[in-house]
Amino acid sequence: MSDEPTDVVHLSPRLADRSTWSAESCTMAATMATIGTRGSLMCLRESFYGVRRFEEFVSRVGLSEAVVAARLKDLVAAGLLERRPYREPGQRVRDEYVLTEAGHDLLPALVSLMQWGDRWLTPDGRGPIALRHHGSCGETVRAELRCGAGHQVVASDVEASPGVRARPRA
Amino acid sequence: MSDEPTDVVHLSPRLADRSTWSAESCTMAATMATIGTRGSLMCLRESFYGVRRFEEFVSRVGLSEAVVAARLKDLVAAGLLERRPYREPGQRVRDEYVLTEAGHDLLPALVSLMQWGDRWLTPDGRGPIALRHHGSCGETVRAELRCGAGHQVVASDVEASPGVRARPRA
DNA sequence: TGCCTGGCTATGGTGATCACTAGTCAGGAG
DNA sequence: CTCCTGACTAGTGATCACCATAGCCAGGCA
Repeated sequence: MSDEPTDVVHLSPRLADRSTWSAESCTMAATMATIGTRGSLMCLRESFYGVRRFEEFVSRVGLSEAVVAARLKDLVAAGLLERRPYREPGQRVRDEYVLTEAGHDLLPALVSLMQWGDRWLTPDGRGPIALRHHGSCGETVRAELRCGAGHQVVASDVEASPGVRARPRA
Repeated sequence: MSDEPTDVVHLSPRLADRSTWSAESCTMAATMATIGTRGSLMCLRESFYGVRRFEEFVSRVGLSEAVVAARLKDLVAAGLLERRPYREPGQRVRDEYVLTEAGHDLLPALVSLMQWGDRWLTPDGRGPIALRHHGSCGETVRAELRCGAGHQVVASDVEASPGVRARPRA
């Protein structure tokens, strides 16, 4: 471990020698390829705020209809949203876009991006929207590192080790 | 609240009418503008694995030297990395790239992106690198939503409300 | 002094994203 | 049947990210 104040994650003995492995199969880049465009991210954000209908997506996302249509299509294809038919009386059937389980599972990622931005990209360290624990204590909600035992984990107490199916570099 | 099984975050009374506000000043997009390129993200990831030197960044990130140089420069300009001079005996002074406090604070975001990718973008729901609680229980580490009281929070128990300095739509 | 090296910048090319504009398409009303 | 509408697609142009190649620059060695 480094004696530098700005510690980073520990590497387990099998990963201690960085020259013997690489992170090229890390899924982070793949996640970003899936959701990383401005359009996709804004559509997902709005989905979490309860937006379902195309017109409202267009209005709130602030990108062109063509882009919103294309990104919604991408998100459906990626399995993050699903189309669900609905019908107002006297009108034709249309589709709403609803978060899937995989889409829901992105909430910690979106919250952590927003929380970082709120802290570091605003003059007073706060954002326009605050998230709170509804129906419980009402305290501010944030994304934190926790272990399976429920402990809060600081960066310097994280250890990276090979996943179950990881193989050494060919 | 919706009676749909796929709930999304609650909106506080002041935000219940989505037509009266927008999320356009949300910092999520700004965060992505800061770190969202493939090069930036891969450099940050490697920083967390302890990489500091240019040559090792180039080797492990897998992008061209020109891109790695440009992205490291961007990350320094954004305040996420800082350059620190070092010198091997008999050689000239060079710079290492070290995470700043703001850079460190990105760990939950990176972990949550990786964890989503590990679960949803791999055949068996696991990634090549696992993170564990070092020097404690050794349990798997993940990014979770928690409130200020330490409670684990599920998506359907999140409420969005105006931040301290938010104003209604002009 | 000249030479070597690591780190970086510049240029032209390709592909992706988005803006803008125009058009297509299909369902439903009249 | 025609017409309207919401949702979407297509084409063009601008910008950005990255690749490949070439070159620049400054520090240090011989």
